[in-house]
Amino acid sequence: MYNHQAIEKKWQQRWRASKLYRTGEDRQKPKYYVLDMFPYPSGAGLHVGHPKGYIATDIVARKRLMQGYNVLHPMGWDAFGLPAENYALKNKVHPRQATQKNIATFKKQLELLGFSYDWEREINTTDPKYYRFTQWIFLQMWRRGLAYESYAPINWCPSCQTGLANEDLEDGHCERCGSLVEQKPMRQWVLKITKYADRLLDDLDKLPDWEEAIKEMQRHWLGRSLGAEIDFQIFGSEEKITVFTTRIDTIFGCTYVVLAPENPLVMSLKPKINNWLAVENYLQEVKDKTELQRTDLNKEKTGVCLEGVFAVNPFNQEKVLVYLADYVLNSYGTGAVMAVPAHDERDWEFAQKYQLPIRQVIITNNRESLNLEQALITDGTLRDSGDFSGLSSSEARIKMIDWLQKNNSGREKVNYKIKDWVYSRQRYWGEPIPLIHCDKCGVVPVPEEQLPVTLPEVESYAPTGTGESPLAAISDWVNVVCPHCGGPAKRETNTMPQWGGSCWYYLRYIDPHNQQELVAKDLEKYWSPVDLYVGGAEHATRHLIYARFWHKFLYDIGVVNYEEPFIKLQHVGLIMGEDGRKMSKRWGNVINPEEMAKRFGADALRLYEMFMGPFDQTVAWSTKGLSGTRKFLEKVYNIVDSSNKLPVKEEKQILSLLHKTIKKVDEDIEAFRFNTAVSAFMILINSVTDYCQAHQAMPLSSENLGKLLQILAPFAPHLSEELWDKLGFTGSIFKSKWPAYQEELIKDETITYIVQVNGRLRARLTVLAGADEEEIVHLAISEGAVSKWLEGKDIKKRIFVPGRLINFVV
RNA sequence: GCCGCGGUGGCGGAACUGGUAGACGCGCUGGACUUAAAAUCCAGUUGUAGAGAUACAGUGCGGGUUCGAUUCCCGCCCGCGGCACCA
Repeated sequence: MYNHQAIEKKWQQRWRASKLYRTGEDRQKPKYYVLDMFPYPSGAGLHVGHPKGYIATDIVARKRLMQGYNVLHPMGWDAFGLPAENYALKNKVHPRQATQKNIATFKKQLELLGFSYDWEREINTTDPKYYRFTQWIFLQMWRRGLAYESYAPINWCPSCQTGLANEDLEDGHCERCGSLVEQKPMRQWVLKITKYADRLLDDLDKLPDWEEAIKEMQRHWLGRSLGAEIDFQIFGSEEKITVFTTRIDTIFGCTYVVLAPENPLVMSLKPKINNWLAVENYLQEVKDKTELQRTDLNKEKTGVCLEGVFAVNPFNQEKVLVYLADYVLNSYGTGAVMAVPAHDERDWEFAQKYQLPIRQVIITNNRESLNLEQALITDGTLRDSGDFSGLSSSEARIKMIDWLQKNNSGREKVNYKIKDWVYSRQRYWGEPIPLIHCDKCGVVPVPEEQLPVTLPEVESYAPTGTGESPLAAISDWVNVVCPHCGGPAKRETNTMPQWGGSCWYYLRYIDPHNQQELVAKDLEKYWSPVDLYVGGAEHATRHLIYARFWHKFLYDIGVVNYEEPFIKLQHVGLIMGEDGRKMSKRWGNVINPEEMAKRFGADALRLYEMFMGPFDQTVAWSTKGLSGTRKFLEKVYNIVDSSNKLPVKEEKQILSLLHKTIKKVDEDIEAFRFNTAVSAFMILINSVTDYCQAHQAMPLSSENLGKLLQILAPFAPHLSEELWDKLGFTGSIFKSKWPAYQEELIKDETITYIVQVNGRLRARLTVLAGADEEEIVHLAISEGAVSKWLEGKDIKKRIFVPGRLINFVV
């Protein structure tokens, strides 16, 4: 009887006692670093979707172990941040206690599934020994001018009562709590990620083992646009409006210029504006709109003309109207655009509404003239563009930028969609920012030897809502002496965001107990970079951009030896509830892995999650499906269990199938095709079972059964270990050497040919592997099922694909 | 709207570089065992016609290339994910 509970408990204890999964340290051996995205230990515990990625990495880790690598396969907790704090607030416990409790639950659940983590390297981002170095990295950034204070308006979540980065928004709502986000000006610490935008983009090409989809998402998020800034003088004034455009080739079609309502130029132009009342009204109107209303694409564009103000196009000295309109964003480019309605959809729409002139300056083969229905936005040939007429768009862009630079009225310019990273939060549960404000000396860093700046234990940690962190109220923590002048000074009271600690945690696993530095150089050199990183696609534009940014910075200051942190990235597909909806308390469709492991066994659960479908695809859960892999494991158990009761009669076909399976499973693991690997196991086991029943004999020797267990071991470690022991092998199966298949055993003696007539299957022909074409054709034609289709017809052509098929065209 | 991914039985899915469509699992149907049920085992399971051999149709839709297309090309439809007035 396959008693999974007893077996799993027994082997988990033995593995722990023998420290089987302690990371190898013999640096003569090749290394393999396989990493999961570490979880937030949330109060709800794990659902069955969480471990899916962990199972895959565990399979790879165990295989590498058997292949003789030193394997680094660690786990830890990303425990700072809003979810943990909100949970704690709701349940009226201190976040530290809530976090500790949740970690204990998560860890227990993970251990039940029998992962091969080296728990001696467990890390926790909320541990002062850990965040000491998060703070240290921040200070290095500050020293190099990459962290700066900003007072610009930022995203503010009224419910979480903190500022947020752009990456923390979903559709204009707080990603955490779903509240509508407002814009609020406030003091913030900001990281200059834009300085790394080019490298973050260009180095994506150095990552062939990242999925293209994720690289594309990052490219879009970074959003590099090459173009030009063009200065339009204000007529009769020293002021100028600088616009950014990627389509300088259309500049002769510019019929007006538009400023974003928030553009500070509006105020300085006030004396020249004849219709100030109308302008002021418009500004108010815009202010009253929510961010969502403003960015609603379906709404009609609105704007107001700045009467009396004219901008001069430097190319033709033409005076054009200046408008204010909220379809122009102040946060991108220069907050001003040149409007070319003939060649831009948005300008077209606006010009239609306000009856502004539309002037075509680009022609294409199929569009000699505008059809007055829509803008012509493709490249083409310039016309009515002065000296530039007749050039192609791409030539014109180069020559026009040259002209601008020579005439001192503009410059080449690259813009990015990504914004600098708003890095401070007005919340309690985060790493304190290790800076001090001194009236005399300004911002002073906490001396490195005084790190960490620990989070004070407090009674009240609820957000204040004033834009100040709750830490601001703790006067004996806040008030310090200035490390520089010794005078009175105050600590920075904002904390770091959720994503801070996760930017470098993969480095800490390499050297988790080092108190001198975040990672020792020689260890970093040996283990870094991460060979395989598995996690959810939702991190494509958040964590994975932030971490690459920090890593490049650490590379620049000599902490790491390679420019990219993760060599291969694989995303895991979600597991939905049985009803096809996302698993959530709300729908009552959450499946608990602990319960499933208890009922069916951790091994069956592991196997099922790999078998459900393609690894990167979203699939709905099915407990019945899980019972299928459970039945499969019972068959494996029964075969090995009965192997000493049946005589061994080695069967060549089954031996061959075993070796084919070894090959397939090996290849499938490397390609993350676990579903077909599991199916290959089932095929093999089915045929062994059938043989046993039919012949009352075991077709595989103990040695070969051992091979079967070895390739199954990464998937079903407990059962494999148990049966390995039962078969009389000594030592852990994970200390054994990963089996190799034998080429001569996987070659088939006979080949089944497909015989087609006019491409339609008419017969199958089984011939010896060595048979030549003539022989096969002869056999095929004499086959009744084939000859009846050939009768009375001429064979015009014969297609012969060796080893596969023969096709007669009649 | 743009970018990416996908659409195959009742369901999850398989099919290598164009070459047996539906592997494997679930479910369902029938049978064996059982007083009965569960479990287990055996047989069947894309549709239509046929007792059957077999024939025809069939991988979202419409065309095309090819001896041969789930696979390649063109034009659509639908679903999922990402971005979204980014000039």
